[in-house]
Amino acid sequence: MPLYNPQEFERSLIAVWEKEGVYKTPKLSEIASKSYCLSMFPYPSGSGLHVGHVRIYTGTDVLARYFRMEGKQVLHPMGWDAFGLPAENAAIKAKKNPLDMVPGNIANFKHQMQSLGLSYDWEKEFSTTDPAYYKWTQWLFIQFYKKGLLYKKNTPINFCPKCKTGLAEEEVLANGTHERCGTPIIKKELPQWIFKITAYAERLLEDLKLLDWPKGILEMQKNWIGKKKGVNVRFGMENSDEFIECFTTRIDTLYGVSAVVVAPEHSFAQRAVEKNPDVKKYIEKSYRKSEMEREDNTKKKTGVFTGAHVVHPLTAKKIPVWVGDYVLGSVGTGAVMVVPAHDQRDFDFANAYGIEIIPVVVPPGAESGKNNEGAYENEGILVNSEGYSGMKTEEARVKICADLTNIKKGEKTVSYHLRDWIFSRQRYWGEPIPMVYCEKCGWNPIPDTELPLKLPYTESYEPTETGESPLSAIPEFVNTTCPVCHGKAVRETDTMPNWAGSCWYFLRFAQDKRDETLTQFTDGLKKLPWMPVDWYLGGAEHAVLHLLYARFWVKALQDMGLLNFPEPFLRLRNVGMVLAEDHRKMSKSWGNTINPDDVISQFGADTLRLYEMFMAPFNMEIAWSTTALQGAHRFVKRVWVMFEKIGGLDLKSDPSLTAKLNKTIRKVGDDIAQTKFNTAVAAMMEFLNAWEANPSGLSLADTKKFVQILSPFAPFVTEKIWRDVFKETTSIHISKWPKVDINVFKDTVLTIPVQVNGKVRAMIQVPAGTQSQEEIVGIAKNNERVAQYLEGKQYKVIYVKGRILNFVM
RNA sequence: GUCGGGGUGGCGAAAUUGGUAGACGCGCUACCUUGAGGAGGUAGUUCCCGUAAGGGAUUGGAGGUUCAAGUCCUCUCCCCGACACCA
Repeated sequence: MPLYNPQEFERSLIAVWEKEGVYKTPKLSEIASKSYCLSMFPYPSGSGLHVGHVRIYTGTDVLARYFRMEGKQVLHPMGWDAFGLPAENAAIKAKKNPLDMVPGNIANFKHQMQSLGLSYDWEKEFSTTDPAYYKWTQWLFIQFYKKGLLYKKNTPINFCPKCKTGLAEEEVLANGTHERCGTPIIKKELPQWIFKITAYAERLLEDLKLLDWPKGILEMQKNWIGKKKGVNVRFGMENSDEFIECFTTRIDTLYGVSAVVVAPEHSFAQRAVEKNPDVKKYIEKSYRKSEMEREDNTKKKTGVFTGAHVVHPLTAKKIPVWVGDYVLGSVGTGAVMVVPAHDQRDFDFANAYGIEIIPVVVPPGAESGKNNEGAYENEGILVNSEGYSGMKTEEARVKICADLTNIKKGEKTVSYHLRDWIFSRQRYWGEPIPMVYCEKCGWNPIPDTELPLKLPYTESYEPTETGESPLSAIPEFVNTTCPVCHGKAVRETDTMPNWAGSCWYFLRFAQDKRDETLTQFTDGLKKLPWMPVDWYLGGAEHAVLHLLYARFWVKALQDMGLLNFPEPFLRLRNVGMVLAEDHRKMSKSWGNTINPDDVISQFGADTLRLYEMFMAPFNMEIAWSTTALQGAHRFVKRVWVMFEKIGGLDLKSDPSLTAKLNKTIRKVGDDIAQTKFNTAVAAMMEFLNAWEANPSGLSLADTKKFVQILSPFAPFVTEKIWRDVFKETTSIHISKWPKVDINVFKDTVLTIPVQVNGKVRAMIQVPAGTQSQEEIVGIAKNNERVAQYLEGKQYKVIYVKGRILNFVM
């Protein structure tokens, strides 16, 4: 064999694998032995693959390759999330239509992935932008609409004056600017399609139990859903039947209420505008603020008195109604009862406007409440609360709630932080929403036979000044007939957000058919033996949005009888970010990017893969290190040299080396299944060190096992050795993972550390059969150093079998 | 502020989950080899004292539990991420 030169064989092996169909998805014969391994699919940007992509895809690839060798049936697909803002913004920047640009980017991504040796079944490939795919995305939209999960509503949305587009809450940064362009956002009222995800809040929360996900991600989902138990309490208007409803978790503090504050978006505030010019001015001002600004804790709380009063539901006391923008229209009922003595925010507000502070809870044991410095927010005993005085807060919550319910002034309720999901985008680059509006018949979906509703090609796809979708400027698209009365009608011109495609792509991979009829499609969904995804790998930045939306779709589809499982992703594992060598994010403007193509052409794909798997735990952030990359390269070369030296010689096994090999086989397998790729690689390095020290100590069969366990990490060099040295004619990647021989494990000699007062003073060697404590202690006392410490002293003996011996004076 | 994740040599990190702290890799030092190649080998490399044998210290900091703590408990400091006036 010549010198290690990956360029000579990597490319040709890719062709061999392709020709031999090594990574073809098997027909699923037995669900118990399947493993669906999936990486979060990328949007194919023009800048090509990032070394961060390499990390996640290699991780999933190692899993897929390992399970395949373990005899499992593996589905390991890849596709493209090509709709949405990132792709569109890139297209605008390059002054190309995304329709023209995306195919080239996809080809580039695919080529790069292939040169990494990723074991995808490319027959499964598709892009969310393929009409054959979004045909079904649109069909699903229609089913959700028919199910009543989609409604259209005028909604004040965040609007970016620069990008000329509506933004989801998620796209606005904490400082009130657009996450992509940094422009301060404003509010704009637009009709939007909205998903009733809140209808699923409870089940989305409940079913987190079913998931093997990182604890932190589960926690974030839970907090995002934000279930709160409390009371909706109604404060009636003076001289009318109207009332303002407030949500509170602290109904026990009801006697401390000294004002009601409604959000500027609240209907009561809207009506107060006509009577009160100050309110009008105030609301206009708060509308110019971003939600983030309004929520800024460090700023002074503001508000304006409406001039109106409500009546306390129990005491009939007059209570002033204010508008304050620290209350958010989208939280709770959009109105709060102000209890300055027991809520810090209310306390700050009351202090700013001279509102009364009434203490109604005191700490247990205290006589009266003084609230000069701040609110007392803990539990305690009620005071100043008529018949409830003296009760514990927990008890009072139950009692007051019951009494309010009796007089129909309130009731127990559950509130969620989760809001309904705005699904419209006034953008070109997305799936057209398959709905038609007719003056007579209202909104109706287009017939199934008209799907896919194709995105028209246009010269002017940039966002419009009016905020409307670019599609609205294409009359041939807009004007149509009503599917119900066949009269004149217009199409919806909004498109779907990029989440749409990623909400069910994992189902598409799991389907067999591609050009199917409706019945074939729905029948296919009902079976889907590959689902759920067994291993889902991706970044923690998708902790809530993508994962929650996809879970929601699956649950809704299950309810429609289209799917027969409740959760899409059984196991989730996060991948850590790859930073540049200077510990900053990689960015062209910093000039610190690493192109995987360059690394592959210099060192080969195996080196790149091994390096990224080895450098740190998979879920931890790493900074790129060119010198550490050399270490991985050195390892690959040393493996190569060993096989060059040994050739196909069948040598006599050395028992200790054989034992080490078997331990390594076991560790590598165990580690892969726990996504502990770094320690798996370390174990193989350790074994290679031992083998190099004793190069003639392995039988031919054993050297083969070592190549096999390395193959998920370094698929090229191992395949090359497999075919050249061992003269194998079928791929190493479909060979059987070597069995661990437990018999060779047994060490004949045990080394036991001996401590005196917890400090290690000696190591003793004992025959493996030595069992009794007396024997061990006897051997230890014969040790010179131990004897020195023990001489003439009294001591106690602690012995943990096979682990440690401790003499305590 | 709340929640979540962290803090271990010069650096990236291991640690059988309470039992030899620092595996593996990088870097560095010395020597050998090679001779322009992002080379290879041998030995050493947590820190301090010591030629050495050996001794002492050590997992952000301070206490505690235990024969034994990186790991468990209490307090505290710092870093990263998410959410943030959530009623």
